[in-house]
Amino acid sequence: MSDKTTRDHIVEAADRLFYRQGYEHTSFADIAEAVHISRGNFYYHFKSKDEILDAVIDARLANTRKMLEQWESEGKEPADRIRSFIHMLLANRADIKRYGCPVGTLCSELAKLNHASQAEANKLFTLFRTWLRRQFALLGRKDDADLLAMHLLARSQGVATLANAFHDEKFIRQEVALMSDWLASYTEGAARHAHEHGERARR
Amino acid sequence: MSDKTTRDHIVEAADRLFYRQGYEHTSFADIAEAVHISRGNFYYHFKSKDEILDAVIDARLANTRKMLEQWESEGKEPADRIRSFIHMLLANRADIKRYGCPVGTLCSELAKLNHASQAEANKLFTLFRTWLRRQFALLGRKDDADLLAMHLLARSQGVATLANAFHDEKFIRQEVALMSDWLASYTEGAARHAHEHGERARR
DNA sequence: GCCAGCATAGGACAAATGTCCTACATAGCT
DNA sequence: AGCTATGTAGGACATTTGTCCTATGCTGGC
Repeated sequence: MSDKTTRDHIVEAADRLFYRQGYEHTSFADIAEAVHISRGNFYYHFKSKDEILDAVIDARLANTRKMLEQWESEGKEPADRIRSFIHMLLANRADIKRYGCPVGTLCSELAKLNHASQAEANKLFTLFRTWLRRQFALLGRKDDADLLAMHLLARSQGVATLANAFHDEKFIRQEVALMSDWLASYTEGAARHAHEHGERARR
Repeated sequence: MSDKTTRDHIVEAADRLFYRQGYEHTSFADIAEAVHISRGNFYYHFKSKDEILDAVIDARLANTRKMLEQWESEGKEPADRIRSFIHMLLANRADIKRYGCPVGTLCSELAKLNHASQAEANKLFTLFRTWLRRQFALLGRKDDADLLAMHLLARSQGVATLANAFHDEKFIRQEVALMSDWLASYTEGAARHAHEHGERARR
């Protein structure tokens, strides 16, 4: 099990550091110290810092795919699966409070740096977006599935940003409750009464 | 009118650059080039980069206060004023698409850098928060005014983050419409039927 | 005309950073 | 034992960065 290569250790450490300190603010020396190898030796494993970033993004993409698949298999109803997404905020609330959302903060930073791997990092968002879209479609909201997916994604992003700024975990709980209610309004009433959201989005 | 001091020009240029490139990624050389003064000469105006950051934050705080006062005097009803806040997303949609929200991205970056001016930057959020809280209180939502303020703030943050990542202005328009509807549900029905949000927040 | 004080230019300086090279150690195979 | 491949250490190198010093230019008051 523990036959992880040095490369894996580097990616793992870089992942954590990029999340906590930001990409640019994390130096080779930081990662080297975390992995306990010499700084100069990096070149053997990665030709450049950008290459480490790409490896980190790839790892995150793989982990996210795995997580989404698990949610998909665990949740029988699409609503249950969407609830898994919402509850991710609760599960990671301590980290979110301290470091924000790993996806959102990375994409924001790369956008400011105008970094070449922007598009790659944005795939993380796209992964969630398409997955959520599919769940909403299964919920019977084919027409506005993408809007609903983006809406929920945006709300979770906003929660992460503010929870981080205000160092407020309670706010996460409050908003999770609101998002759950919001989701419930799409499952209970379902086709009966047009909700404000559906009304607007469908025109 | 144009008797701006060099110091003002520096703050102005730094403000723009910090927004577009991020604080850490903006060097003295960048600012010097933008202001057309020599790099070494900075020390005369600012003893350190952190001092420039503080000046930029102060300037943003002042501008924000001015803007909020204007919204307050322009909008007769509190709902109109809140609408001004929501429409800020539309007015700045081009910049938001390219660089995200100036407040959110700065606070996120400083949080990662664990920068000493974090608290100062967060005052920008607090400014909006307390202003919105007051408007919601005037709307008759004394008990959950702060929750509503935070909720709206979070949603606008999420919109900015995703609009930036996906380079999507249309998404901003869609979410602004949703937020307007959401706000309307607090003014129309008012005291009559308990909205999902009020229900949850009041317990 | 001269001086004081403010503003600026230019560059020195150390520290940090990404990059890259060379030498050494270890393990497995012949 | 000797060779090769793989991984590691240590440090060189140029560049950038924030910081800071000194000399020069300019302007207004006497």
